[in-house]
Amino acid sequence: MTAKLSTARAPRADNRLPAVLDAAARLFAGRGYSATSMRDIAEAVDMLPGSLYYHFAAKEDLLVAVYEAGVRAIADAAQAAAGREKEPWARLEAACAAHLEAVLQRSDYAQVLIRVLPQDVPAVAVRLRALRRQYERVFRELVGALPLAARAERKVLRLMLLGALNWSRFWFDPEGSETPKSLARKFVTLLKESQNA
Amino acid sequence: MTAKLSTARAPRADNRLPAVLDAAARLFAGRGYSATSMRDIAEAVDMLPGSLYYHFAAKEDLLVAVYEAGVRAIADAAQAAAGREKEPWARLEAACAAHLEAVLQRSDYAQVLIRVLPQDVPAVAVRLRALRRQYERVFRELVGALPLAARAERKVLRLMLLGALNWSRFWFDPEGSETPKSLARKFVTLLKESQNA
DNA sequence: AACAAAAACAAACGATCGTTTGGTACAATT
DNA sequence: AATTGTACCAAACGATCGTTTGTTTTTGTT
Repeated sequence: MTAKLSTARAPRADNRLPAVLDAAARLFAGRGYSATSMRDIAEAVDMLPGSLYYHFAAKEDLLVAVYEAGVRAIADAAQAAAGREKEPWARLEAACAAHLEAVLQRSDYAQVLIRVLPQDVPAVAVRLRALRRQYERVFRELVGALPLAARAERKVLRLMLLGALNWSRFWFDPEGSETPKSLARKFVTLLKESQNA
Repeated sequence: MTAKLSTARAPRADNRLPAVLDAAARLFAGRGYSATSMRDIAEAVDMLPGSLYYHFAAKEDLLVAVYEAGVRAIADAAQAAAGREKEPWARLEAACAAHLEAVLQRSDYAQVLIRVLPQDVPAVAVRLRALRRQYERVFRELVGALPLAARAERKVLRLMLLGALNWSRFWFDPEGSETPKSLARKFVTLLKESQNA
């Protein structure tokens, strides 16, 4: 798969593409997509604006690349966290904690997934939506494995949980007493107890 | 209170300010703030771009006006709906249904509250945040009146519910079988049952 | 009918936007 | 050492941005 074509060559060691992606993720997460200019990104990595077009054909493609990295970051973290637990509710809680950590603390890339909506960039909205679904699939499986009361609706439970998780970005206070872990526990506990009613 | 100053005069009957606000709300809700230009808004109401500045000193002030109308619309609807019920959980559920109806179906103004974040417009972020808190106060009171188990954390419950409500905008399908009312019932029921564990 | 305020038009300002084009320095391969 | 593609620089393109300024039309008031 990684065999290069005869006309291709290995990237140079001083390639600054990673720095460009980091800066784009940070700026997109902070200001949003439309409010971030290519000049902002170029300046952040000490480049000229036009140079960005060596790596990306358009601003939208830069966003897609950030989105892809974001999905990898958040999905891997959630999956790894869930893998350390056995019991279905514990697995879900661990994944939620990992999700919150990524979005609230660790990764600008993960933040972009929540901050920038597919409809913000019509030209690539379809691709962005597909990436989003990909990262939501982890939760679909985790919720699917829960031992729920017959009447319970898994879909509503999942969407309620994801909504709570993603919206927490707008009120979470890093200086406060609440941590991603404590928050995940409380959210999941609320839903878990509703099954014992 | 409405006594006009000697130098003031009643607005003209053909005042198009309402139309401007409607168009701005619709465009802000659909594309976001940065992606909507003053020219877009002017064209939507068949005006020249510069004419908008008779009503608003800056684009940001237009957003603030839309935000204010949005808070009124959504808070009034929620409060009126809650007023028709007696039991605390029923009051909360009614308010949630009204909130969802406003955001998902009825009002472009209400959508802007969720679509455009205070941090999107630093120049007026403080004012936008204050308006947001104003509309969240309704839920603070409704959740405060719930008969909860001693161990329960009202704040977490409230934020979880608000997160679920607001995030629903991103997956709700108007053509689907779910309605704002049915969704509100399911969300609130999940939280309510957790108190009987 | 005369006047003043309201609500627009008409036209442009400088700034910034995403992007293109042509050239250049450097690192990796041969 | 020669070569070739990589990774940028330098400079500009036209388009669009929020906004301003001066003027005109329309309406309510007297």
